[in-house]
Amino acid sequence: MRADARRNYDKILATARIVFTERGTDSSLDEIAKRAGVGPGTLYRHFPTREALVDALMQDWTDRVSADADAAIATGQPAREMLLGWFEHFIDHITLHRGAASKICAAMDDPASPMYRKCRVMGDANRRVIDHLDAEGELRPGVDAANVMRLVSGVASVADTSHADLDVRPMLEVVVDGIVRA
Amino acid sequence: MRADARRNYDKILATARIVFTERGTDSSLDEIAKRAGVGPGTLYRHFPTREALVDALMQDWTDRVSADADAAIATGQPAREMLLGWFEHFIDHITLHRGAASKICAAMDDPASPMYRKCRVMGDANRRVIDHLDAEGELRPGVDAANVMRLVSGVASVADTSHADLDVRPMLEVVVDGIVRA
DNA sequence: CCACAATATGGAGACTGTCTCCGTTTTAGC
DNA sequence: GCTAAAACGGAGACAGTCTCCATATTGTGG
Repeated sequence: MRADARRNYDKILATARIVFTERGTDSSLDEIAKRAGVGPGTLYRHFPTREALVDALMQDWTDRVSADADAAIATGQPAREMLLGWFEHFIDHITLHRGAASKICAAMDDPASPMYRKCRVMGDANRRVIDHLDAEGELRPGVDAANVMRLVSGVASVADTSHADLDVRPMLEVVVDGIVRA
Repeated sequence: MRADARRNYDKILATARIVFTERGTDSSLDEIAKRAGVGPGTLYRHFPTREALVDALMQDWTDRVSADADAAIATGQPAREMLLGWFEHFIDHITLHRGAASKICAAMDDPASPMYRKCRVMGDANRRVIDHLDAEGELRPGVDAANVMRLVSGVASVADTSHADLDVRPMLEVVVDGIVRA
């Protein structure tokens, strides 16, 4: 990659991070280009779709999400607390940019999406937590990590969409009660 | 309301019902106007926002959803089956038009939304089911009907957004396990 | 039954956002 | 430095939202 290309790529990404945080992932891409000081053509060459841009920003959090999963396991807390903590961290990360949660929900089961791979990384992180607890015999039989992931992403999406800023805790408690051994 | 106004109002609504079913609630409003044989101005006078149009179509299902809730209670099934059946019906209704589920999630906690009142009607229907089971002592203490509603709408939203057409049953089973008495 | 005030219409067009094309500029290797 | 390859940027085509207002339709009181 040529030096000027790399420079612009980075500028666009840095600007997108700011704008997406301020105004959510549906902000105008032309405006991001303008604020980054590049032409729209340049933005679209580097990131052919809005999803590709969101995806590039996701790298940050997939790392953090992965780390959080392992940290949760390492605490050795009881199943309920461990899950609640993990789910809350997960939701905090994916709702960082307004509108991102529902994009993740959509990408999760769509291998054609550029975000699919990152979703898998997060899915794997979640699977580690679930498998760990399952191995300890803490979960109901038949709990499926992928479905848990969908369910929690759904909660994230509701919280993100909701105008009132919602406390996700009570919803997560229901989910946790639904998966830990009775 | 003048006769010609009523005529156009009805034509727009009928067309919107078709187009929203075919292509989801994000279809072009100008195209709905064109297919209804009216000018865009006429559409926007009757329905100032897309939400207002979705809202007008919702009347159909709030009625059906309400009826379904009472039907579920009347079956006298055990708590788990009753809830699963009710939740599935509810999701079937609100995912009839692609994109509607997430609009409902957004409107549910936003009294300023034109759809808010209809959301309340559906919320009340859900509350009747939950309260009924709670009175029978079938539920965990502290289950909140509003949160159940949000959770199930979240599942609907995930199913609606998902490219793969997802089986909601396993997710609903987790939710049900989370709210019925252990 | 008809005139006319009130009401409703529709489509031109302003505006915003997406995305592409291509003449011009920048870079890197020789 | 020269040059081919790579990258740039912005004009503009296109699509969707929404408004304004000259024109047309309605229904009512005389």
